[in-house]
Amino acid sequence: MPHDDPSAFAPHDHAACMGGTLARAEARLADAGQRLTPVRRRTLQILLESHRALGAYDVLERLVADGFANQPPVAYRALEFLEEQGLVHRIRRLNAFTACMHPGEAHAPAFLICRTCHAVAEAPAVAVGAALQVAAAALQFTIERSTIEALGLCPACSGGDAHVD
Amino acid sequence: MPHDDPSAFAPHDHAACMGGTLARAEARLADAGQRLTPVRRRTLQILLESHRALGAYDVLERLVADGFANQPPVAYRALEFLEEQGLVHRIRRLNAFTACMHPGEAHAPAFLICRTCHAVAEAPAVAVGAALQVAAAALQFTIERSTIEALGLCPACSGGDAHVD
DNA sequence: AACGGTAATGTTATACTGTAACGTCGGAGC
DNA sequence: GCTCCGACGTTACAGTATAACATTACCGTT
Repeated sequence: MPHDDPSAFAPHDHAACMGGTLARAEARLADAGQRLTPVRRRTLQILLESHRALGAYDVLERLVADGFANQPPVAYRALEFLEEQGLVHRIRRLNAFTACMHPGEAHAPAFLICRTCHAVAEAPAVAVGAALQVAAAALQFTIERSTIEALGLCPACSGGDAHVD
Repeated sequence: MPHDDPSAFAPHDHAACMGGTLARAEARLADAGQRLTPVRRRTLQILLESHRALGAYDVLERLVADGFANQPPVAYRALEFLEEQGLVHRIRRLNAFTACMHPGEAHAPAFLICRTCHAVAEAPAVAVGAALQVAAAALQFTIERSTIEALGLCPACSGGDAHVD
């Protein structure tokens, strides 16, 4: 096991977390014969900088600061590409995007979204996916992609009901 | 058991399905001391007419045809109200809304969305919810609301890979 | 090195989704 | 009748996303 996935909610060496994830992402792209162009690379970095979900326009704003054009397609194209490559996940509840924490591993992840600090953790969800498969099978439904998201309080924010932001 | 929930995917007496669901919805509102005003009632009916998810602007279009004002808040307010009352669910993946098929029963439903015919079924998902709780608990996360949606093919559309629309 | 094809990006414009804010109306209770 | 409050009307705008087409960069071939 090449890495042991600290939760986004737990304090951890974030520089290492970022670097490692970025490295795995690059490896994955190389395998797939896809190009990690400057916009794409920068977009991924931006998302990796925090365990939070950023809207496309937030990402765009950051890209603009780095000299890229201030046009929505710039951000959307990079995000879409990264999502197709499994390097970024879309958080539907927030209309936002977050970097995948373990690219390359097959996973149908569940996202835990803290409504207070807006951290987003990717939870192992094999069991959840399996249960969903069962429920779908009962209706003869064939699942192709699934969205599993939970809104609530992360450990840091639920202690003492502290509020941030 | 007052009703036995035919799946949206299975052929069924839709008039009865609609009528029954509407009746249960009314009962639920009466219990809660809430008013089912004309816009709200009509909005619910519109959603009940098909087992599909409609965008707010689709609903609005139908409302306009019935003489209501052609302003987004008209639709959004009715939809928001109905969702709060548990009579309507929001399908995040589609930015759309669908009528709840068994109002009044406590449920954290999973939605199965056919990418071909766009039918949406509400699947029993107690097991899925439980699995999600477990996954969240492992990270000390407290779930308040969850979104569980699957995109794929309904039985009718997966047979022979037929395509509609 | 010129050529040609494909992928990526630049750019413009616009469609779609959602909400803030304030004014008006109508019914329920005093 | 008056007042309060919840629902609705209306205006205006904020936020999210994509279509479509022009241009450029990259890569392999000749």
